[in-house]
Amino acid sequence: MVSASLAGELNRARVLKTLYANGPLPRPELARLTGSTRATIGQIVTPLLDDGLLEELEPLASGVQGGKPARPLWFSDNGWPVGAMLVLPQGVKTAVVTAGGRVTAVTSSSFPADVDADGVTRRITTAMRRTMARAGVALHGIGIAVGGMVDTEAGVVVRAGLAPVLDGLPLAQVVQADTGVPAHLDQDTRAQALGDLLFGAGRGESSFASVYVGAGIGAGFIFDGALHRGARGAGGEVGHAVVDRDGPVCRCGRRGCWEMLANRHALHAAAAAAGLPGAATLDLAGLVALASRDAAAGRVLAGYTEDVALGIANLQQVLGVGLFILHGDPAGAGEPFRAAVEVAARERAFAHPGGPTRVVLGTADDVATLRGAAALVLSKALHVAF
Amino acid sequence: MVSASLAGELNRARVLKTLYANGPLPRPELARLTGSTRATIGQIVTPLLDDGLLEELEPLASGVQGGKPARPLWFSDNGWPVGAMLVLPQGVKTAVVTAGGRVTAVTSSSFPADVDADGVTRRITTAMRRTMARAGVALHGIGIAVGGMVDTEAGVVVRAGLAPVLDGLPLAQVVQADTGVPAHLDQDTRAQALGDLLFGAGRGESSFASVYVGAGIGAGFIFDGALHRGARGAGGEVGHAVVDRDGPVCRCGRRGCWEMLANRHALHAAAAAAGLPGAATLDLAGLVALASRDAAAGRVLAGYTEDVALGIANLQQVLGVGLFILHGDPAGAGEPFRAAVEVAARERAFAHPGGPTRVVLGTADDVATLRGAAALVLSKALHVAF
DNA sequence: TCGGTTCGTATGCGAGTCTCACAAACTATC
DNA sequence: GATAGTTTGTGAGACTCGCATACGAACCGA
Repeated sequence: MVSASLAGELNRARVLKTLYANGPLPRPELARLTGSTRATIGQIVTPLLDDGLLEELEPLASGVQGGKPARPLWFSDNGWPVGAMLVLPQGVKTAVVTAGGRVTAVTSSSFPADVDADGVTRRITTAMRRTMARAGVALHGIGIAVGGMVDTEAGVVVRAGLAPVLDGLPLAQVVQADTGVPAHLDQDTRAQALGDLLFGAGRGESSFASVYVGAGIGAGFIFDGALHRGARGAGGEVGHAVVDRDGPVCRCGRRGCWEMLANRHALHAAAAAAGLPGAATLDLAGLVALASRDAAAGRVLAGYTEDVALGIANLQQVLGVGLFILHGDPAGAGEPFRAAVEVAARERAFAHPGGPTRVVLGTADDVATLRGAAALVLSKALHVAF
Repeated sequence: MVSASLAGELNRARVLKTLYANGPLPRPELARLTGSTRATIGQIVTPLLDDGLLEELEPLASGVQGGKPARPLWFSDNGWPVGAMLVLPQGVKTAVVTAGGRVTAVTSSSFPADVDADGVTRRITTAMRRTMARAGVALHGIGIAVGGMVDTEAGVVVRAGLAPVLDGLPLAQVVQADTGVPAHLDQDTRAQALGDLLFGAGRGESSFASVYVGAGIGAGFIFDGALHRGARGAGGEVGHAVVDRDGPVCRCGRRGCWEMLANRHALHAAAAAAGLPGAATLDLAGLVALASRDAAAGRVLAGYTEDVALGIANLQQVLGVGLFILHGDPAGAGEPFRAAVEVAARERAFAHPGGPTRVVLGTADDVATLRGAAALVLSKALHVAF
């Protein structure tokens, strides 16, 4: 139930969410956007300024009619550091992220090929401790993004398809015990979606899908400004939705999964079949460059574009989200590829009153995911329902 | 922002939602489930009892330790009547539904084959006026469920695939102007999902999909106890998600849409191809009966089962919902068919920490949809976010 | 210098929930 | 049959928070 004190908490969360959705804002603007008053906003932000979460930026210039200059509020780059971790089959990345999204003290650590569960755990905790030491400040929490299926309630990695050594690892507990800082676990693509919502191309958008296309395909969904999680963190396995019932067998055992058609391996295979030079190591950006002067490469690229758009169009049909943010390989492929995917997705989905499907490119590196991992902590610690 | 008065409204909504999710409840139980106190619950429900929305049922027996008997609260069957309407290509159904879900004064009206937009409008408004007259009471609003794509903000039918005569019709406005009662419009499968949530198999569930399988395929999604709508009411077109990239051409122009494989027409075609008797008019229940003594019919049924499960498994993979409620043809097909779909869906989707996929049968008639249409009104009028 | 304008804050009010206390109604026991 | 124990439902006061209002602070242009 929402008592007066809970109402205060909800309103504080609303203010913070409004800041994340719009960037630095002065008090009167916050009041306007939240439908509140300057007095109430002042009452809310004063303790946050005292705590060091927020700070006042340089005063804006007054308008032509004069008046006291407004001082925009934004998250302090000094206070409120949060740990962020991305655990993938090949290794772990750690960083410290401030509430404003500044990423510092990034470290990377690779897993050897023959590593066992103990070795993985040791490398993960060591990397985090090193990052904490480099940051030199106490963290408010650690957010962990994992490539694979997770149990968000238990904080356990259920199944990391490409790294079975992680299966069943209670990673949140392990990290929390080792560092003494509360840890929160979620799927990497869901963290990525949070990163887009707070600090990326999804800022200010109410609903979108954040899609990763690389060695595998995954997605996180933002509906009405909040992250969608299935039961105990299920869902988001869009790469293993069947789009070609009689297609090739996937490593998951089913036939015609989307990622069998549109992942990096499929690209290599198509390039090799077309006899393109260096097919086995060709990346999407390279294919785009090659396609401008090689018709065979152009056909491979067109096919891949269609296959990416096919899955996007399916999501559009089912969910009705209007925006898709592509991370991974497409992020480095440039504007022509983005436009081609967008056109193909529009052709494959119905026209909606919500307007045509938009496709934008995200980041090729993992910064969105690291920021999203940090956002897992911000969500819990600040009681904001992202 | 949530002021004290808005907090009161939210808490009132929370109490009503708790009632819908649990059925009749006495005040102490409501307090327990909402984390509130008996005093606060009393303060909230007293005006609702005075308004005639709620009423006190017969006192329960005291416990073994004695004590004053508790009187459960539930929605009055006399007060708060709401209009419900289901507009389909072949005709319109209207009814009056109470806040407790009792459906009365049902009427049906078919559209002639050569009807024009004016004729459709006239038949719809006439049916509603007749139902209102039969009910003999003033309605608090009218909920309209339409088979087709709608613009929920504008209250306009965007595209009714099987009934182009409805395209572009501002149905909410038309009905509101004709009856003088506020009207709310949404897609039929979304209304169906609301009906399941409040009065059907989805009661008390936080997330599920309500799927209709018949001449077409559609679905409505409940996430965290609330209906999912895409941008301006987009989405839910699960029947036109591609599951067989190189499959047969659908009437929408794409290839291999789910509903090309698993709708009623596909069933007839498969039955005809197998040489089953009466294939052109065979319904699913009939096929189930036939399959028990005819191996060829068994193979047709098995194929259809797999095709239905294929789309369900895809939804499970993407969304992570754990429960699927099947309406339309499967609703009348009986337990063996339900179990077969469930098994097939489980085999086609990953195992999740949220537990195995459950499939249950809904109603073959349209009562869930009519109740859901009424719930559109209840949601607005009672300020409850379903 | 002064009026106009905007920003930020202090003050009283109102609405709602929570805590506490008490009457009402029922059961079991002496 | 009287009484203690238990549970339900309600009333009074405390508390918290947002809101309306008013006022000082800071800036512009004349």
